[in-house]
Amino acid sequence: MPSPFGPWQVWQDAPPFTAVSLVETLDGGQAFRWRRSGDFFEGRWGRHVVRLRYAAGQLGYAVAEGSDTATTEQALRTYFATGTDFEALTETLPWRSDPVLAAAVQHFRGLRILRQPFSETLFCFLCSSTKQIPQIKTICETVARDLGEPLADGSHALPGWDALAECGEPRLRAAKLGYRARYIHQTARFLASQPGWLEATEAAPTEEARARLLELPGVGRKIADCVLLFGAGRLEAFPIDTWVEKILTCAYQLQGWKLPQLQDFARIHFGETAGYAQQYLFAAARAGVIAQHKLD
DNA sequence: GCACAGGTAGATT
DNA sequence: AATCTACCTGTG
Repeated sequence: MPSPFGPWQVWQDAPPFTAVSLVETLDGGQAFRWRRSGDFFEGRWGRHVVRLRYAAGQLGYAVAEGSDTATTEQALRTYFATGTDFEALTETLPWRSDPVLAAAVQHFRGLRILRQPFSETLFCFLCSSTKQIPQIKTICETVARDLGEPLADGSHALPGWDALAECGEPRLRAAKLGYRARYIHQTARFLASQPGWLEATEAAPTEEARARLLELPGVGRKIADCVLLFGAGRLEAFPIDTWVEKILTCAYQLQGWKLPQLQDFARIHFGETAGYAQQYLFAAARAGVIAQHKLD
């Protein structure tokens, strides 16, 4: 059986990744449908299937046979937010006066915030509570295989909210979603009853969009901010999970601060693109770049 | 067997 | 308004 993928092509004008920051961007918890396979990554979003590899200092890509190359290339540019200059944004972060952030920036230079489909980002992060990244990926694959439309290479897209609204909670439970199945079912029913609600939310100013997301069952502040950051390009959104909370309280000496206070600190200290700083810190904490003893 | 994992919502103080 | 606790399930 021939490879269902076309030839490797050089991605001219690719974002300035390093090998490290490419891996962290694709597989560091922003997105859950990339998997490493040999010397390349294979990923899916919307109806796109793409392979990416870092070779000889250049980024290469290959698209599935039967999918339109020009369409996929445009989707790549959107997905990687090539219109955003993350190198310039890094310079605006306060790393010169912040040794914790400086260590993270040095290790993960080139890290990007993806611009994923809003609807899929909501689904993935509704699956994410108290789950580790490999488990979230497994759930997404199971749900896609069970409920999603077939793609060019025979794999499956994630189901849309219309399909999720139709399928019923037991079917979601079967996909190992556990208590998250009820949240997804209820959210799907809500979205089905409110045509255009998701699109209006994506288009709304950040504070209003966050307030709307918080109306959804199973969406609290952390998940809302993940959806805004990774699915709507709102770089000011600063998701605080257990890792980031630990970094802030321990490495920034903010013991005793509550979540709302930490949100204020992040906005004031990191500024307009605090969410980008968050991703550097999150990556560094997981990688152990921020000394573990400082995080206890 | 049992604690714990990139949370949230509802109950209880 | 702050602080518990239940909620599913895979992993160590």
